Amino acid sequence: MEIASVIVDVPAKQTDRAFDYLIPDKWRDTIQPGMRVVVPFGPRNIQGFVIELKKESEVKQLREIIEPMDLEPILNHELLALGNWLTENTLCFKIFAYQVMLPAALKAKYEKLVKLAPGVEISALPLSLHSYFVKNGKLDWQDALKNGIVSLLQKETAKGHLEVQYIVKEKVRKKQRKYIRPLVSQAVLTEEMGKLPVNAEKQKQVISFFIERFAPIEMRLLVAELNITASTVKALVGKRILGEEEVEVYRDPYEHRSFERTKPMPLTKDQQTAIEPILNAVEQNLHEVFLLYGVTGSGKTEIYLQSIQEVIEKGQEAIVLVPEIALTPQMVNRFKGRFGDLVAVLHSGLSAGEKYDEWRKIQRKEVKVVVGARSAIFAPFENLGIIIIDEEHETSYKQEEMPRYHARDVAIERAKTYSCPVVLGSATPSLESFARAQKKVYHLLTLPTRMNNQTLPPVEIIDMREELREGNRSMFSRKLFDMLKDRIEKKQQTVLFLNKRGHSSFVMCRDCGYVMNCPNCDISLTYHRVNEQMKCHYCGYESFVPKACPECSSEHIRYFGTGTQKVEDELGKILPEARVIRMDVDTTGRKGSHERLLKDFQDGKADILLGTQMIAKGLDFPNITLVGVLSADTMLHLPDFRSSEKTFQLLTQVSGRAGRHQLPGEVIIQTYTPEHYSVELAGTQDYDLFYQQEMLNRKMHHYPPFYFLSLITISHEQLLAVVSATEKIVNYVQSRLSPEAVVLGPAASPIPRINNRYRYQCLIKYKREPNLTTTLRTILDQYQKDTKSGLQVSIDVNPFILM
DNA sequence: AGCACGCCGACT
DNA sequence: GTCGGCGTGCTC
Repeated sequence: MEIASVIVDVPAKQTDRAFDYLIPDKWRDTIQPGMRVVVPFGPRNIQGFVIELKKESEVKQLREIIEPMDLEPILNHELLALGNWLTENTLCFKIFAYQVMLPAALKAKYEKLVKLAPGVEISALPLSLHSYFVKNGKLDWQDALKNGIVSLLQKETAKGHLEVQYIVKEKVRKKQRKYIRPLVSQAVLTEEMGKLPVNAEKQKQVISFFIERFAPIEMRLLVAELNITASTVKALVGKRILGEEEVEVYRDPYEHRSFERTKPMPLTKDQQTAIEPILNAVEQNLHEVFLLYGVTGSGKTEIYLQSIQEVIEKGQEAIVLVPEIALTPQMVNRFKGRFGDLVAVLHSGLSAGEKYDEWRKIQRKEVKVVVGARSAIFAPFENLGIIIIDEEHETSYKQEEMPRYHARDVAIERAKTYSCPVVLGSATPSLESFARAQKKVYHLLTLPTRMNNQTLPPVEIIDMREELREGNRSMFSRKLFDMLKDRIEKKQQTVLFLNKRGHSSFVMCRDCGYVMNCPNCDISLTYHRVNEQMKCHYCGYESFVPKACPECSSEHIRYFGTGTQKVEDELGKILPEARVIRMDVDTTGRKGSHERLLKDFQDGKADILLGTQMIAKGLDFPNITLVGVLSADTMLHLPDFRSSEKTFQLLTQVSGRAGRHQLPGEVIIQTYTPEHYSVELAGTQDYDLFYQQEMLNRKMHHYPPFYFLSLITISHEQLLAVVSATEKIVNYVQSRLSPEAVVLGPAASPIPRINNRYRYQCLIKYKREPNLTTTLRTILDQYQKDTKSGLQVSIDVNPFILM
């Protein structure tokens, strides 16, 4: 095997295939499929993934691999195959499929520089260039561009005085710590100490330290301990009395934390019934998908933990997926508490280096369990025994950039390979999953009651239109206000939830109704209070807030969209005695602040926790007896067929935060549309009825789970070009599919223009279309090939956002 | 995606 | 005649 097929790190249609390279003799036994390599590609050097080895190639003039970037494959056989599967199913470039499986730290960094050719003196260059090369004979290309000397450099390169160098680098280095250890025996140490000059006080100190404590020690500890500098130690190293060595260490994000070990808890009867089929599948290595449907507080996590216990005892591994916002310290504690050092955690709060280190623990099989957000589904385990997806209905499991995969689909694909079970857990399952459970595609397991048999808290729905009619113009209903006061008096805690999503704060003129729009995108600008600016979330356009309306010069400018900050201000006015903790992107930006704010709330340092999405999940504090939802319907009117489902899920989720312990809880939901079934049924916490209602809706409008969706979005600078291209695509799709399929379009996207590009779309609804993937592939091939038409086509199979 | 190559207009 | 503008096509 002397030839390697390589997928190169160039995300483009034309390079989306394997390129063959000769393996130099010295690497012939080293290079294997799944390794990253540096290869020459045109004039540059870039990173690539070896996907297979072979004896022959159709290409005659092969170039040689420059060097391997790994000592061992970082993608095993299964993951390489999974990459192919991803490519085919999400229609993405191969390179994206492989990159998504690895921590960002392993993505290549490229450097281009110019240096003196070997044997060439700096005097050979024109005088004006000397200053750039005096330092080390090298010049970064970026600096050359800045100084406008590129053409000069090119001339010298042509003459052979200079050469261009392309370097492939790793983004993050492995963390190394320097250790110092004695190289000679204690007796020799004593002897050497005597030989030292009288004034070498510090060196003597170091030697006597090692005589006393004859063991390696980390350099920084040694330096701190003896109050010396590294140079003292260096001197002894130079005399070969001491030796230094670099030891690779992990950045441990949980280094200074101890976890209280927990034991398996006795299961309730319901839990017992639910866990049995899972354990059975684990024992017998059966691939089966379970839908664990259990109300909030019914003890799903204990079922996960005990199933994993079984898997570990069998010598296998487990992946647990949790939505990013639910990956709270509380959640991590439960897993670390039960399995200790066998757990790796992967979430966005970690630095790139920390993520890389957690990932390496998995790869080296030092851990048995991974708890993480979406991308943790690619954890490089090789003996998977179970995959658990908590809060299965969460939309964050779908990635919205390439590769546009859904973690649930990847989980099932991997579980098939390993012949192991998948457990999908939720109190409010997605309609898709529940429908599959009804059709016996998934195995339904139910936990109908909360543990300790607490009842779900009573929910009251307040009609805010009524409040308005009766003269209450504040954002708090009278009832909620009274109850807030009551809880403060009783020294109990309240969670106030504000759903801001889809309701950006925009600025409108109250006289003429003028709304500030982005000049490049057909979307209103969002008001940012921090620097008093208007920003476009799609292209980054910024402008100042106008003092007067640009249209009618009126000064009655109003800020719409209630933000958490505004609620906090209002609370300060009407309930000045209340201590409030606000949690949103602004207050939790810094590392660890999320955790700290929750800790403060838990310790009773505040009466009210006010926040967005991020407080809807996982909060479990005994003193919370009131949950208030300020406006339930902010996302009900979005152009999204899932908006009812999302509203119901969110309201149910939030309600579950109250009264989880001894004290009974209450929930207040404020809304402008109390008659909507998703609000009403969230009030009675009746998932089954909601499911039936929503299924009727979906059936009527040909939406999932009755139909699959695929969305093609086409964009171009000219409106006419997009419309005609979309028309062509719609016709083509229609001609290739069965009459059963519904092909909608051309229609303008919900955001009809982004960054001065018009956007049109074609939505396909279908049940079974074996031709569809090839059809979509053909379209992509067609349009990605010719870049000169200026048309951009992107395809989302099973889209979650129709924009 | 880069980058070279190549073909045209504006200069020393 | 040469420099440098950007359109076209290739990268094992």
